[in-house]
Amino acid sequence: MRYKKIKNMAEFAALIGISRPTVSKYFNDPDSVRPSTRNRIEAALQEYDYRPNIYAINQNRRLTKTIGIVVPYLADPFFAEIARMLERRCIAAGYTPSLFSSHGEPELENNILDNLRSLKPAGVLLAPLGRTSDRKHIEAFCRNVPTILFDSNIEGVGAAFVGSDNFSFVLQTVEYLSRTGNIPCFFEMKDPANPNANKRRAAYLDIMQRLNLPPHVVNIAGTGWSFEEIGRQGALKILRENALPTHTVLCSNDRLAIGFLSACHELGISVGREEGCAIRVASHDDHPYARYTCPSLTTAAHDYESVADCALATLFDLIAAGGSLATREEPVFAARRIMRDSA
Amino acid sequence: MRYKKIKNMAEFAALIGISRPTVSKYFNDPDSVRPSTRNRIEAALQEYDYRPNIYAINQNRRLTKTIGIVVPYLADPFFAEIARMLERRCIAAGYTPSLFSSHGEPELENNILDNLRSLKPAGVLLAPLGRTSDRKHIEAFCRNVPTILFDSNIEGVGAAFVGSDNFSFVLQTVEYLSRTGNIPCFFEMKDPANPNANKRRAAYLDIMQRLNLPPHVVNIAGTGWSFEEIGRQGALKILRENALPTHTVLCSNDRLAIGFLSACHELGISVGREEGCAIRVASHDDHPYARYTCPSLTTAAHDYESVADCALATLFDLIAAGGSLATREEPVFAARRIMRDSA
DNA sequence: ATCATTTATTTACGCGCGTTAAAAAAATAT
DNA sequence: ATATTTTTTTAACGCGCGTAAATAAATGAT
Repeated sequence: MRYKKIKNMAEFAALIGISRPTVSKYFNDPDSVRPSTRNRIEAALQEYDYRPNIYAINQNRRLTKTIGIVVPYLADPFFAEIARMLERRCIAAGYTPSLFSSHGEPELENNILDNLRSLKPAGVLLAPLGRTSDRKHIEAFCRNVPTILFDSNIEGVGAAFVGSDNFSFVLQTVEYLSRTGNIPCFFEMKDPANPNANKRRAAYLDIMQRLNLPPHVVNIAGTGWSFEEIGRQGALKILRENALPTHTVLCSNDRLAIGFLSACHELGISVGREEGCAIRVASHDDHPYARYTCPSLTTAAHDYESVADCALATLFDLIAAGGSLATREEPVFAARRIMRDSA
Repeated sequence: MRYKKIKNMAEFAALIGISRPTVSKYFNDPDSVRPSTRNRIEAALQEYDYRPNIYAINQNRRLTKTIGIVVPYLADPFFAEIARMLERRCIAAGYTPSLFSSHGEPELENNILDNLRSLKPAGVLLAPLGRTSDRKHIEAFCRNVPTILFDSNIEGVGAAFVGSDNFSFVLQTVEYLSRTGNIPCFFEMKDPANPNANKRRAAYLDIMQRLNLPPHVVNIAGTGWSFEEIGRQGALKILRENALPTHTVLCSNDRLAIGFLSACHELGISVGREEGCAIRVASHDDHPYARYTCPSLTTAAHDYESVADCALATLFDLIAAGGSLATREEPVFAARRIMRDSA
């Protein structure tokens, strides 16, 4: 590595005596230049510290190698984990991922999309906020940028939706719980922001009806993204009032369940599927921390891998197809039941 | 909002009959144009959907309004949380944050820094991987971009370091634990990637010596970032072998402690500071999930707010000073002891 | 050595914007 | 109405790169 620092491609090209367009061609596709010139360029790359400016490239290329990833709340380990998978796959496929979190705020989501338009990404993977999203804004964005929605669907928006089959999640847990003991009540937030939550409640009601069992929905108060605390407070209230309709609790998601278990421990209520335990708690998502609750959480796992693979495969198809797909598919993946100790 | 979509600033300027440089001036500082023209521009902004391309702006402005944030592992809720705070503060200060995760890999860290150089950010907040970081590469980056290190220090690299006072963390916990019961042994990974881990062990040894107590360090195997699982496996092994030197365990960090508590529950070992509990477990960090373990985790909390505030204040100073500070300060913030139920 | 073919160079323009200097216009002061 | 100050316009260049067309050079086949 020599000391001279190179500002731009022209300087680099001049330094090694190759024309800038040829060097540009090399960076676009190393195989598009003659092996001998390729070697010369790569030898120079070892000597000098030069890398093309990716944002200048994005500004000019018709098709960039950048992929935008937007999640509603990155401090939620569930989204952190899926984002991590998506990023790694992008990198493996030769793309540069750019990750954004809406931090639960619609205005931020809008801002992020506006900025993403400037980035001219080849495509975008968007997990929208859901109910609070600015539908029109997202629609307008999707008209201009090839976008795949994931995790949370907005009907008709984006070229496709890839997610999990909420019905399958609830079917797995309700079926198991009602088969092995007490029938489950459904524990959730009163006004869930996430469309998945609504689908899960609907699935619960539907499945209970099919099984000819009386449904019990327990709605707790709270807004925002602090689901553990909301779950804990809700559970404390319900448990203290002895208002739990059955001794088996099915939480809408693992984060609420984490709060629920914490409340149970606080009140000295034993949780588990063993004899002598006061209640059973199960849930949905297989959150990264579900393994480490006490007792460990019986839940229904997202097929993270398949969702990530499918979302990216669909996005690559979409990019290859020039930005629009024949039909708007909505593939969803079934849950896998995770038997642990809480139910 | 009219239908006509505007491609660039020239088009927008032409549409409203104002010259492009004036419009550019407006976007740079709305107060720098006459109120009447400002009104005209803002009225047009309501009508038409135009936003300047932020990446084109970054390419041209000497001082951009972008701040890069790099963390070693975003799927760790600790980093997710601090990143969230930093992002929010950037936005509040009128900057556009750009967040990146190294995913625990040095090559990725290097790549991210290379890309960040293209972005021409006003400044960068970097939490390096630590021991595995490519020092030379980071040094070279810091020579070109105003950078503040946080969380994990690399001696002499970057314009400043802002972090937590590891000694204070351990002092709080060791002092409390040894005062109220059994003396604590120190539970950690054999080869921790994080420099904080080494500082904490050193602090433990130092403090135990000062207190005239025999130190016990328990090293467990494992590499990577799955600290909970590493902690759990390590704890299972130690506990089954009955090899715990004392009945009070001080974990190097909360994620290990989460694993430890999970192992205890699995083995039916009661944890807590109450009479009759077999062992006590305490830790450091006040991880977002420390509140929800069973029992809830006694720990020493980062002053997240102060670290975030100070890191950004220092960065703004650095930017205002044109990229270099007189001396390389290393402010660190003391821990706050969080009394919960595990110890 | 000659011709056809592949690859590289030259030249020039475009992307969307910042920035500057000189000229023109508008606002304010007298 | 005129002089002065402030703001805007015009024109032109720069950022770091993609891309296209015409030309030149290198390669390969004969």
